[in-house]
Amino acid sequence: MTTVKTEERILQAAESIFTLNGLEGARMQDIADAAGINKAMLHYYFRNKETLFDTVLNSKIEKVFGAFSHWFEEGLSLENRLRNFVAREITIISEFPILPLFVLMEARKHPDLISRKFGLLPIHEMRSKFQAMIDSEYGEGRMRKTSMEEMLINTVSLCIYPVVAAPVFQFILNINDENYQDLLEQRKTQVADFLIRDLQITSKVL
Amino acid sequence: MTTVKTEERILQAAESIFTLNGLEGARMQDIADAAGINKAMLHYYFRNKETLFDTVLNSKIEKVFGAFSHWFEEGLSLENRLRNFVAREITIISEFPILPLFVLMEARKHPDLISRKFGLLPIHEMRSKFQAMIDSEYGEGRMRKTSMEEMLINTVSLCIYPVVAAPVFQFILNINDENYQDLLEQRKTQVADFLIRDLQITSKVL
DNA sequence: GTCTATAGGCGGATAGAC
DNA sequence: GTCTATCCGCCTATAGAC
Repeated sequence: MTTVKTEERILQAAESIFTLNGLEGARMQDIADAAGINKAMLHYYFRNKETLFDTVLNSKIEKVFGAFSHWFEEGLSLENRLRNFVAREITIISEFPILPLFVLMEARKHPDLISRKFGLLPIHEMRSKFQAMIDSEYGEGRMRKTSMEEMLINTVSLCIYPVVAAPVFQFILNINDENYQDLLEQRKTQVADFLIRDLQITSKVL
Repeated sequence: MTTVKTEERILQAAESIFTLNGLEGARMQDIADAAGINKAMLHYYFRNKETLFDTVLNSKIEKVFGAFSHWFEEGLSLENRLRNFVAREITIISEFPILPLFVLMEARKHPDLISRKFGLLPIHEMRSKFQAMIDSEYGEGRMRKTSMEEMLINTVSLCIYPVVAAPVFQFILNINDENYQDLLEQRKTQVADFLIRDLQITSKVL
């Protein structure tokens, strides 16, 4: 049997259709067509549309947050951990540029989505470790004083938005696909440089 | 007659409902309720749902793009023009945070949407003026050397993404709605400070 | 201009044969 | 497990009275 299992084909089709159209925008018929089956089969494998949607979403979210582990990698300076995070985040989002849009769009309609989906992740632990890291680096004079909120929001925004908003930036700046890919590649160091400069991050005591 | 014109009430209601639910998620009945009228009136003033949405969308796009005029306001230093742009952009996106998400989502389904919606705007003129501004400020020693691409992408990303990704940032950072509003308010100066520092913008010759 | 009532169809879900 | 046929509720849109 060379054919992929039906359930797997459904999930791949659903991922494609949901990421393109969102929850309400997606049609079960379109998912069935993309999977090469009929609507009834979707309900046979997954109770209803919402169940299918949830399954797809759950399979994607952990990966994006996995990049945060870079912040706490042992044996590296903050500068290098930040460089690794920025490069990895830009890479991951470039592979699934629609995912943030998809999650944020659905989160506006269903406010409990974020806590449902992210609630299982060790967010609280991540926050504590991040704050401890900032306190430590500042305490030892290797970074200026800053807040976790400002540092995280700025860093993540500079990584993610230029990727997801590529079509608009390309139009405004008149940059073709290939050149914008190069620009994003350069941003992996540019953004890190930008943040390191601003936060006065150094491996030595100030 | 103290009541606001019906058409205006519809547009305000539509903006509110579309902001929460997007195009497919919004219900005409909910818009009618919010406007204090019935569904039939929506179709009397606007042919159909799509027309209503387009009307709301177009007015918002013009507004967002209008913020760019701050960059070229005469009689102000670059520092103040940048401060005005950042504050205005954050304010506008806060009023309609689903706009960037919707435009970017739709751009995937209909690749020509960007040029359809933005094509009428004087993008080319804006680009020329922006480049001329950078050349001038750098030439007169009031800013470090930088590229238009980096400057615009960083500035816009730092303004827009923290607003559209609010649900995720709030969850990760454990910030309630009210406090996140305060945070965004503070960012109007924080982001400007950040950029001014980085670009070494000054009103005097370096 | 504003309403009530209803058409019309789309789309999620199910029944039931094979 | 997979299909066809069908149900039925929801939601956009319209007809028509006032």
